[in-house]
Amino acid sequence: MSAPSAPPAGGSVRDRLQRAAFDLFDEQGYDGTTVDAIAERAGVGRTTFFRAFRSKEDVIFPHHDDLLEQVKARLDAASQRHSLLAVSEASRLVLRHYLDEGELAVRRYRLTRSVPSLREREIAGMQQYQRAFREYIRTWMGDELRAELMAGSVITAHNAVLRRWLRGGVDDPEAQFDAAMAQVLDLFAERSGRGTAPTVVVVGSADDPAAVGAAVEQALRARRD
Amino acid sequence: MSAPSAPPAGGSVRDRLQRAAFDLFDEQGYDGTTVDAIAERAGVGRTTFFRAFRSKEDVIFPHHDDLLEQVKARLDAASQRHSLLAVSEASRLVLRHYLDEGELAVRRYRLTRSVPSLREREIAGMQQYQRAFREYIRTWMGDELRAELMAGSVITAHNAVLRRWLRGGVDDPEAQFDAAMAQVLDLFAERSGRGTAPTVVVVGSADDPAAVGAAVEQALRARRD
DNA sequence: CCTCGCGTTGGTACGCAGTACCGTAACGCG
DNA sequence: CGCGTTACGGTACTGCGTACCAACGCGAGG
Repeated sequence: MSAPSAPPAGGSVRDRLQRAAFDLFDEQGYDGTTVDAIAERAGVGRTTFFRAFRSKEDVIFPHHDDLLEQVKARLDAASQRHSLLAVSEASRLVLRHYLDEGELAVRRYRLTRSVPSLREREIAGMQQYQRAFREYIRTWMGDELRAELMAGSVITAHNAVLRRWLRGGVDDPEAQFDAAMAQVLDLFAERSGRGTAPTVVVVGSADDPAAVGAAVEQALRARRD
Repeated sequence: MSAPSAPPAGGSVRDRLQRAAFDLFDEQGYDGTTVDAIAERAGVGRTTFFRAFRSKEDVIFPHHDDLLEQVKARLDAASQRHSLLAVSEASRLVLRHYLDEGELAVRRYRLTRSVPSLREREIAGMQQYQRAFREYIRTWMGDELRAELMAGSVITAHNAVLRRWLRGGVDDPEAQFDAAMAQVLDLFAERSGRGTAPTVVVVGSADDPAAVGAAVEQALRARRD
């Protein structure tokens, strides 16, 4: 198996199947491509396809389950501090995953725009993130409706940035993500008469905590002026 | 046809099919019920089923297209007044439809909660309303992201009220709807006394959530000085 | 070397959703 | 009565997804 015998070259069976699927989708469209055709091009049997992917649609959203688990884990890890920032960071996880995928994400985007059933599935997937956020937010906030609005807004902002990037012509989507999240956080900030409650929003992309701290200081200084 | 010949009694063919479908779904579950079984119980042929409903799922969401058109028409009619209130009223249209359905809406809710594919479809349907709202809001508002947040919030609020009613134990859902929409309107109302709201924005991301939390704490301490 | 077990693959058969096509019975109309 | 229209039923087909079974490769142990 490690030595490819005849025509099928490169990568694991799963990878070959995914490449074959996307290529065929581009050539003949999604509905015009049968699972048999995908398996044939990948040089494997039809049964093997359904062993590698649960369904034909699953070829297009292979990492969704993993990503959702990552998001939930991230939220659980931060569950004691209770902040919208944790939600924002979990959402950033999703964005980064798409950015890392690069061209593949764009091809998938084209497919989801043109095939209704795939569009549905993508939307349903996003709703699962929103659900995770909602439940997390509710753990520290009493107002149920407000929790839903928050979770929905984070997802909406994330999707807006992601969509712009997928459509092309965006230099640094993560900066846009920061701006969008800042807008959301500002939206849900406590109103003025309400006493103090200073909302803190961090900007930048520093993986180093000290750098984040510095950015905070800078933001505070800038705001004082 | 107006005179029922043998066993199938009552209403149009469409109604008989829908009743038969929901009854069978309750008895044997959605996946355990075939289209043949539905047609048989309704006393018609299989072909007739697909003439009355585009698909098996369509039996459960029969009025969706009509409702969506109503919503769009409502928005178009109000397109000159340009207000979030118009969106709220259009959303109320959807709520009222469910309330009028009564018990049928509850049965559908039970189904959508238990069958993933139906859940997906319902979510996708809601997304279409959100899309209509978003496009309407964008016609009078420049900020694209803010338009998305508004549309999403209206849908979220609507869904929250509807869900509570579907779960049972809510006396007057329309009053709750009013309250929820008021909260949304308040959320997007222009801020008063903008200067007194000390909103500090942090930007950036640390892969370690604890580090971010620490940075925020540090920023807040610094701010108190 | 053989063979036993185990995991992976491919092939076949089946159930079911959805589509296309055709035959036919019921109805209205001149 | 003849004719067109319409609604309905039946048959056949494509394609996804599942279940089951046979064949092959491969390492462990005799």
